[in-house]
Amino acid sequence: MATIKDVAKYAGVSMATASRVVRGEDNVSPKRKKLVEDAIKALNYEPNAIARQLRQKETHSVIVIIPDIRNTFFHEIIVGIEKVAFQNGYQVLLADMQNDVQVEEYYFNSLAQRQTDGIISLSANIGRRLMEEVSSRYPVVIACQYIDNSDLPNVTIDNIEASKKIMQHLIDRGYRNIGHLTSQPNILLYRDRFTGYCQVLAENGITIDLELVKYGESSLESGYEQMCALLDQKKQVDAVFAAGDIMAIGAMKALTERGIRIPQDCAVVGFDDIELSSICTPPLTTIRQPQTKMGVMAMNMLCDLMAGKELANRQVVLDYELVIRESCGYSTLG
Amino acid sequence: MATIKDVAKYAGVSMATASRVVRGEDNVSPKRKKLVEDAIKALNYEPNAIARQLRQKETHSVIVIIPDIRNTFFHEIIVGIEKVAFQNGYQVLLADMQNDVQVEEYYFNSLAQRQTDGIISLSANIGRRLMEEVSSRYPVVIACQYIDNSDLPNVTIDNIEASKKIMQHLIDRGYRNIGHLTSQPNILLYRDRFTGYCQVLAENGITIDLELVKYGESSLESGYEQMCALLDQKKQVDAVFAAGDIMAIGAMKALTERGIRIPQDCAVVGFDDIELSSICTPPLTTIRQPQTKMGVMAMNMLCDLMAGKELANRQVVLDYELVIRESCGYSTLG
DNA sequence: TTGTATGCGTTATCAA
DNA sequence: TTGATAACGCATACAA
Repeated sequence: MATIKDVAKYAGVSMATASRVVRGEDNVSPKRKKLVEDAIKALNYEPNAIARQLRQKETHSVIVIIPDIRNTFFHEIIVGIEKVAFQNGYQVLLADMQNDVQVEEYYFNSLAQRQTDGIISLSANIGRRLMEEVSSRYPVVIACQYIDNSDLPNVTIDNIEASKKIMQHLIDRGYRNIGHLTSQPNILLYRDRFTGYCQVLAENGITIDLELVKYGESSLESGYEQMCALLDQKKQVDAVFAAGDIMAIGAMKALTERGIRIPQDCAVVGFDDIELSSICTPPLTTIRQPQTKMGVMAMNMLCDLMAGKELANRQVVLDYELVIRESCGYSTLG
Repeated sequence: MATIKDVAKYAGVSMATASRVVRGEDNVSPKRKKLVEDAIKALNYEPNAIARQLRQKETHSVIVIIPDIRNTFFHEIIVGIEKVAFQNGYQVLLADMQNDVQVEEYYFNSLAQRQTDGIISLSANIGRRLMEEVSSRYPVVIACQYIDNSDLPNVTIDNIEASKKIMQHLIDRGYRNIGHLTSQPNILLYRDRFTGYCQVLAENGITIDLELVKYGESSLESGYEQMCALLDQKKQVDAVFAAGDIMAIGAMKALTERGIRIPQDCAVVGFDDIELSSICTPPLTTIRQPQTKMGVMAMNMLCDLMAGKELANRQVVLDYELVIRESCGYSTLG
């Protein structure tokens, strides 16, 4: 591997001059510039990014921590992040947690170890204290997720309000025995959606039956299993609110397999509005999160933090939208 | 930021001793070991990974280049890669190409720049010469994709044989006017599947009608658009072979929207067997690729290359499987 | 077992 | 405009 030293020697100039040419500085005479450029070509020189990063103390790269690469909900967020990152000269590397908290901690270490200039985490499962400790020293932004009573920089929607909205929609359509499929209750996101579920039931004078609430993880398979568990109870269920579209679609599979018609026998609503939700049969009523915008905002905030700026607004709350499709029975009941 | 120098000074030992403790070497007296450990805690020391990498000339990380993070087909491959990588002490970073070739070239540069020890590319769109040039100097493995007449290390299935198998299945069911939805013809993968399509038609004495072949990209939306274009021609089409499940599902959406029943009016088959394909309505007949195994094999090969070993077999061809579901009419015709 | 000193490849500082 | 040299933080060859 040719180094800049080799280039300098070949061109008959100093390392400093060679470096200036490599970096595109303009205070080099045309003559020497040419010499160096020729040397670079002749030796097939490529600057060593690691050495450069050590010297400059910047990697121009950020890591995005993704809870589960298989959940399409995250994909558009990533696209938003990538767009802004590219404009600002940052490389985006994705780290897949595979729903394993240890992996999240591991990648957070890349900050302290100077492998990365910043982190956007689409998860918030590592301990609050650790998260705040890291955040106090390095640029970190949380997106989608958030931590209770913490002023960590984050961008999200109001999950309680959003789930109240979709739950009230079900109530308005006449559904009363509504099940809830969700993921780990220690994740605030899911707790909030569950809170919305409970509040709407209470506000409408419906007793909350915890046997209608099933816990699993955010995946197709888990949604399928939760729905099966719900049905096996033989309790009456005429609608289901899944805390994520991916679980909702898994649930729809379980219903269809058992010959239970959606929405006539049981309505299904989800949360997120992933691409698939408009394709599946029947199309899914859900809450649309502004995924791309979320990514864009998060990366903008991270850029500010990495530039050492103070954030004007550390807690960004974006708008959501109730998307009504056929899975909740709008065509039959509305 | 505390450095190892600070740790050494604080502990009253040499840098070398401090470094030994940090790296867990055993030739340090218990007394000094304790001193250093205390210093590490007191100073909150974290080794600088970049400096370490510069010194050791290894990053212990690999990059996986993904054509499009949104295509779920790649996800299980990634899981396979991650599993083997983890076992071998490698960090996996994902680079999303967003179907943009320039991004692929950009990440290939990370090898020459020593930011990465190896690359697994799930794409093969950059020029053949560049790919071979890079591969001759650095550890590179291609998975899923491959390049014609090249002995680049890669792991894949026999796409021609597989698409012949699924096409023959359609023929056997009595379909004659079969459309084909595919992606860019410059990608060998899609050319092979197209080749299989043509061969089966020819073998069965059916004239190939190029107007029944539509080109787009590998996405839901594109599958939808291709199918619309196909239907708008008003030619008779009683079956469609999509060169990827994601396109097949987009096509199914177009058919459903127009009230064309699947498979009674038009059968649909795909390729890949993504998770969704068993969920959609009707479930999709397709070719199952051994995705996890593909990832495992690819990472194993990359590990060998990174260790400087010669590969016993540079061209690994894995088995595929025809998965028959309802979208091709097995229940009505079979 | 311990410490000294050098180099990894680059950029930045300073003087010329 | 140019070049000599130090420094980034670490690991290691070598000497003690």
